[in-house]
Amino acid sequence: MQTSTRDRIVVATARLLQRQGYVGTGIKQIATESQATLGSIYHFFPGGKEAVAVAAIRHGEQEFAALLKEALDSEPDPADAVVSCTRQLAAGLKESGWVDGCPVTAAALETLGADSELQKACADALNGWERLVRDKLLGCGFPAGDARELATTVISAIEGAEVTAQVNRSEEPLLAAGRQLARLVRSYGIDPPRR
Amino acid sequence: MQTSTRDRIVVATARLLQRQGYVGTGIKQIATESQATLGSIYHFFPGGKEAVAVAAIRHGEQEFAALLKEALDSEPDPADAVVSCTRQLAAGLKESGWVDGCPVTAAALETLGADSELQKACADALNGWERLVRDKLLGCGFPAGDARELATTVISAIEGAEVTAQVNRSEEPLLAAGRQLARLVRSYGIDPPRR
DNA sequence: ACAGCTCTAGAACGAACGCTCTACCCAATT
DNA sequence: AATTGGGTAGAGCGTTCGTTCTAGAGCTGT
Repeated sequence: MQTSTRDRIVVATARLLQRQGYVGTGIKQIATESQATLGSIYHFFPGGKEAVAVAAIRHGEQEFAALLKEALDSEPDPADAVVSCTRQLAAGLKESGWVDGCPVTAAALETLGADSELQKACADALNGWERLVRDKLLGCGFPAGDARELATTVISAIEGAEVTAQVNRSEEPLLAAGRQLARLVRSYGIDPPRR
Repeated sequence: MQTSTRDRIVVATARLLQRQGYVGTGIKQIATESQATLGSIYHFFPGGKEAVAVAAIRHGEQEFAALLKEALDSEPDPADAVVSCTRQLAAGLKESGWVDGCPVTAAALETLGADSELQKACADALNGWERLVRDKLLGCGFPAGDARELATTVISAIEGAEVTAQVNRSEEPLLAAGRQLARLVRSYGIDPPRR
């Protein structure tokens, strides 16, 4: 078989969660979209809808982490890296017709009340991304405190700018955020490592 | 009567949308929470669930706009104003047990696909808030281009930081964003108006 | 007294929800 | 050849969804 049924379920769910959130995504829709059946879904995920969603969120986390890591590695200067990252996100968002936003935000906001496994998976995702940015900053010589605070802000701002871009169906908010974040990073006056 | 039935419906719906999004909020739950009945809801809002949601989003927009305006007016320096704003948001968020986040984000993310009235209401909200920030910056002597780009970024970052704060159940992301945004604003080196 | 109106009340409808259940297919093992 | 078990298939369960509908309560103007 080309791709395993389990993988098809996870990938399809990730995209659905990204577009319509947790509550808005039905198990039967997942079945249709992933070309699986209810039987298969409950076979691989005895935990039901939430278990599928947790796996999908983790998948989305890794996908975005790969994109982020690539952007961070491709530019020695962290400020340039942030700009590159927002540019890529803006392009992807536009290409999808403004529907494929952050893979966890929508699901995260709906599951805040109860402290479910799903909510933890979302928190893990955000924190993992933040760590990638922080490590980059540390590697560039930023002090630990500044690196931590900057990293949180960068991820938060990108997150928020993506939502704004989606709602306005425009790349501008993301690109503006990229430029301003770059300015903020540079304001610390730390030279990028020469190589 | 103390508060009109219509107002009770709108206010209750606004809080529910903020906490559980559009899809996650049921008409019957709105009825229970607002101490109204289905008959009343459909009487005041013949458009059904979406019409109620649109009214609620507009209510949420005004509520947050008031908070934002107060923060902006209380501090002559826009950088200080941003910090004050994030501080207030962080306090409110913590007090609510991390559930009362941005009144429009959750609903906005779920209704991105179809271009509904609801989606437009969410876009209007974000743009309205951005305009408040922009006007403050313009009033402080920022050039039009910088003011626009900064304002978008400030709103986006606050938006994103609020989500991050909710997911991590911590005030830190919001406070960090406030400090970093203040630094960014100050980096333009424009003196606040003396008065 | 009565008609006319706004607003309240909730039973009832079809559709969709998450989930359980039984039946079946088919390759590997005995 | 028979058996086992992972995986597929979907009918059907009870519940909840958004909406519609009829009935009546409370008030105003004639």
